[in-house]
Amino acid sequence: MLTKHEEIEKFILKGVTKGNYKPDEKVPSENQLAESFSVSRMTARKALDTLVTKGYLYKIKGKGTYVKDRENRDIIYLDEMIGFTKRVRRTGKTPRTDVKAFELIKPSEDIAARLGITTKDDVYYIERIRNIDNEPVILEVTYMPAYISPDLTIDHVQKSKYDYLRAKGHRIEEMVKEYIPVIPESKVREDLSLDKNMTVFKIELISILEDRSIFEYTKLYYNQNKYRFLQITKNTGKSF
Amino acid sequence: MLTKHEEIEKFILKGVTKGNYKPDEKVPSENQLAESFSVSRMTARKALDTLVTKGYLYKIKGKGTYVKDRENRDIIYLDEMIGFTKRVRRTGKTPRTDVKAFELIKPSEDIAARLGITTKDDVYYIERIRNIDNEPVILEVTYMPAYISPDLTIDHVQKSKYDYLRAKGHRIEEMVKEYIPVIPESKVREDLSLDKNMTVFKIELISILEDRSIFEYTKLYYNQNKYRFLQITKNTGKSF
DNA sequence: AAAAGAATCTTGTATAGACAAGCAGGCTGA
DNA sequence: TCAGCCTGCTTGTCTATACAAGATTCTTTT
Repeated sequence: MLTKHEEIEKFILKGVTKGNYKPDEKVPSENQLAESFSVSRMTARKALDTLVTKGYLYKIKGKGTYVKDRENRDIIYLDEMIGFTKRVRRTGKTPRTDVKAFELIKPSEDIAARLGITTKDDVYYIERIRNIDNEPVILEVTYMPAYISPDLTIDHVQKSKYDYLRAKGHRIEEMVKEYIPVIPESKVREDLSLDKNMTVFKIELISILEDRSIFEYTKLYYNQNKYRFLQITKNTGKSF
Repeated sequence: MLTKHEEIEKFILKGVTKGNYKPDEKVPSENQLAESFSVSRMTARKALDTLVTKGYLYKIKGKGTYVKDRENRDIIYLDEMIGFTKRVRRTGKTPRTDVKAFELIKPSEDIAARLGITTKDDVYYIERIRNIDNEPVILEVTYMPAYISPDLTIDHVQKSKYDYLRAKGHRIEEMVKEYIPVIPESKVREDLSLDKNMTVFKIELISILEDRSIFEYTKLYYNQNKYRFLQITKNTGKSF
């Protein structure tokens, strides 16, 4: 036995998947749904909110509720080591990087532990927003021990961290990544102009140099509506 | 300026991260929060519901709202090709597989397209629930073209699909996986006894044999509270 | 004709109340 | 003693209403 808001959710979802409601077109308003299903507006609203959280709809205050377009997502291959700029150019689109923060700070205990330093050491705090065709798609928050990159400037960060690293004669030996689905806090939501309670693909990574020192601790938030994450594994013989 | 339910959410979240509320302990009830913050119960409830969706709390009807324990999660390495049973045994815990469905069906158009067959071909439909120490942690939904595995039985499925495949002289050449954060439909939620609107890590994969035929299309739903997903990339020289 | 304002649609937040249903503890009667 | 009931707590669902604030369109005023 479905509840009333589940009934409405099912109805709208069917309309979306069957194509009755097309991408970026309106679905019925909360009041219209309330009337046609003979429920209160709050109940109809709950159904729409759930579908927003699940990623099928988005809302614009004062205008209405619309179907989300998830067809044209770019693909990221997990094993491919390629920079943002190059990957975007490959698709014929235009990348842009906005540096939102570039500061020298003292790390919290948590951050210091991840970087293998103390809370008294200096750390670069960097926030970057990656855009494709002027739309924000990735938020990147990076912590870098200052002793490894003493003369780092905002210009380096505007371009490529890894180019800078190479120029300094360093080389990343290993990266440890963790993949985490999250519903982001409001700051991330605003930076990526996401809908409330929309799930995001978060990647936390640590880059390790050849001398085992840690070059960076970075958190990446990917707008799920813009990306798909694929991995292709070829059988090398030792497993399956 | 935060809304009232955001204020309460922040308060509870701080209590969880600071350790004032410990794992599997109760947080204040909806009525208690409503009174101490001078708001209606629905507003307090909204704050708790959001934290359930974000994975910090879980609710038990008739009892209360509790802090979720996410400390003891097992780690899955994305590049490691190892079966469920072996991986669980390695941690000293006890694995169990429940076959919930084993049927011969005609595939939908979508499934047929993914398997590279027609809707008239037979397909095995298999549902398995993977348990660790009697707790369900993974739901697996598999479609397998019957022509590749003509004499497949429920016994094979109870054990290992890949053992069966090997015994038939086949070999998986390539796997294509997609990683998708989702809020699952109610069926998945019930099978994994998840909280409502809790995000889940979904993996969709296709296994390809040496002759390029498709052995399976599988959807895996991982309980996020039981697993962390890591990837370690070593620098082979051609990138970074 | 252009600018200002009003009306009306939309979603966002919040209230106060009602009833259902699950759980636990205590009380009562056999 | 113990089984069963009752009461009071909890969360789950739903209603009807109110006001705020953004967006659009139509009307009025200048």
